[in-house]
Amino acid sequence: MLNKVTIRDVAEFAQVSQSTVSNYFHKPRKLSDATRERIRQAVDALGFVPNDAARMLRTGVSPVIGYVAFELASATTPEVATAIERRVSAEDMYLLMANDTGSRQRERDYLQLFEQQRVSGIIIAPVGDVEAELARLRRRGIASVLSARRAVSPAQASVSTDHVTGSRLAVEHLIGLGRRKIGFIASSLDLRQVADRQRGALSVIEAVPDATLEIISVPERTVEAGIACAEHLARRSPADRPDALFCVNDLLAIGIIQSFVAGRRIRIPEDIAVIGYDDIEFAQSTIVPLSTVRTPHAELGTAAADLLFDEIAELRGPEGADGERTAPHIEFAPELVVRASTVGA
Amino acid sequence: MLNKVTIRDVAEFAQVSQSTVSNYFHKPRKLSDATRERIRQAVDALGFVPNDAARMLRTGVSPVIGYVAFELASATTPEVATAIERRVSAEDMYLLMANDTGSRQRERDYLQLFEQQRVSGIIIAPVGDVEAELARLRRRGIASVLSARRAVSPAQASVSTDHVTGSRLAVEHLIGLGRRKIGFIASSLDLRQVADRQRGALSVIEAVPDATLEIISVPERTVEAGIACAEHLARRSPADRPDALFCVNDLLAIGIIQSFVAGRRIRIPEDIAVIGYDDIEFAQSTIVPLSTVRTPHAELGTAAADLLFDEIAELRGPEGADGERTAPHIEFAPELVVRASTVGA
DNA sequence: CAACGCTAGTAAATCGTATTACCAACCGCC
DNA sequence: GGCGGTTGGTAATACGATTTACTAGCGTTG
Repeated sequence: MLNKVTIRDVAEFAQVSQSTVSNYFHKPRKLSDATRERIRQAVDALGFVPNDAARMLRTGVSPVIGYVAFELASATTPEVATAIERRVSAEDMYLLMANDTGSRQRERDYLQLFEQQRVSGIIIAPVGDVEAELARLRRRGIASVLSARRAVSPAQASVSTDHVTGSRLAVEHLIGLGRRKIGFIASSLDLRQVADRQRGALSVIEAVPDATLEIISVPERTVEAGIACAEHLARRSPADRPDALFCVNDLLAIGIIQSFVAGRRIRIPEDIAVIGYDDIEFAQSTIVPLSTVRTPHAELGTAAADLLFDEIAELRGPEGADGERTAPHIEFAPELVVRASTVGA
Repeated sequence: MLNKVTIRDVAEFAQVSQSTVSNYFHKPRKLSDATRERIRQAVDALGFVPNDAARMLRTGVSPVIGYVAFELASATTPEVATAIERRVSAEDMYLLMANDTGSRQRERDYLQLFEQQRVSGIIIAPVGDVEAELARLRRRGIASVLSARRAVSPAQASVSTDHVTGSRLAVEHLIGLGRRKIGFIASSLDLRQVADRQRGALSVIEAVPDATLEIISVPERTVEAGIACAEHLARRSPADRPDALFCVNDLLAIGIIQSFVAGRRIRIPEDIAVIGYDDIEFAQSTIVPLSTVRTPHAELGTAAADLLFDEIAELRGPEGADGERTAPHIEFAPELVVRASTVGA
């Protein structure tokens, strides 16, 4: 803390007034070449870096966008984050991320930190319900976009992907291949996403007379759970097995594929076709490359950032809160990715 | 921006002075129950949230730690980040992360942002060389810890893992199993880590008279590259093949395992034992669970945070910079994880 | 030459909080 | 009843930048 150097130190060093140094940064053309050069040297010599707190306090404008993401660990988050970062960077702003470890308390803590910092905007993929909080922030002039979930309030901007459509794509694909005994492998339905995917699957099955959907429940959505589930299925008599499996995520599907391939009794996709969901990086690298449903992570991130900047502009533009306007919600259609686990090599 | 509410608004609402409201937050015991209650209500009613910029400006103390990580996408980063976050949170501070997309420019940008924000400390796993920058920051009172790399300057605290030892562990394990024709699968040596791992492997081989190390070069460190490499090896005559493979990372090893298992000609580990490096989440979930070398990510993160807090205390404690003290470097010993890919089921 | 408009620069106010120094009132106590 | 101590509170200042309003000097111009 010894070496604080302020704009005043620079001014003194360069033999000018403090405001002139400020002008040097913001309206450099107002200065004569001589003083500009003197100040440049002073800044260099002293290693001056402006104090953001002071700047913010005065201007009320922050160059940072906050991003609160549940489970940075989650396989899909980095892709979204990178897309957002790219967009934010293009706007000459900065993206600061907070790792939401799943605790609702910590989630709020970070939301509050960002509020205290008066960031320009917040993108959040929350675990808890934060819409009320976000509404409050908006009234305070902080824009926000909810990610990965459709906002309940019409005033809350949000982006998400349409899991119902996604799972329809998957199951239609299986049906199109002539499969009729579909197994849906999923865990607890309390996750909205899982419920949505099941709904989509069902809606397809119901429209096909001779098709059936068997719901196979697993305790977790991990590779291990997939392996365990596959071993279970392998013990059934062949006539009793599904001829296609729709797994609620890629991890499960990968476990199943590995187990079947190793067991050598069930061929993929001849005996059983397998399709997953998410298109994680590993999906194309499994021993039988995995068909899956891809949600456009990068596009989602970019869209979230776009919406955010729109709202920021809006909040700054007219006379503040122009009543409860209706905020956009953008829903992305997932995309079917066909690989060998459904159509052979 | 319409609804700014400051400490003064609260004061007015509660019919007290501005300083009393400040006291309410920092020395609540100084207030009578009555006023405390009035202020509480005022804060509630107005939804007051203190302005961090003003607070910082006044106190010069920030509650945030900055973390600049190269490739949040990297499989190992989240684990480190989570460990750091836990430690930071225990200190009642906040961790804000910046995603370094690999551009040295952006890396510096974020470093500068953190400097402008006068954060309390910075942990950085950089792509470029930033020690000079960090030294400057330290002179300004901002602590820092370099992660995943040993600092060159003795004044720079850092943490890393010992890749030489790690690969020694791996190769010694293979030797201990009676293998002698070891293949080392790696990509370009320009990455320090890769070079270190090769060095470690070599040092073991040289000490065992009849052991040989064949260096097998691959273009990338991905699952696909592993599969391609495995196909190559499968075409060799059995006598010509290594009897053990040490892969420079788990992805390569996973590709190789998948390919061998699918090809059914080469048994793991009977014909060829395979060991990887990193212990990524998938390592235990492959069809033949992968032996590997685990670097203690969580411990690394915790240690980094510990060092940082030490330095913060030091910077704040005595009369500022007490000359160039020697900063600690902590090196973690990796740990051998033995699974079926080397010792059978 | 008076009036005007530029140019290059400065002084001072301001942002919202924490803190220091100060004060009034009350209490107890010899 | 005077004195020290506590309790509960306030006024004023400082933090480091931005910004507004102002000015001195100077060339132009009708």
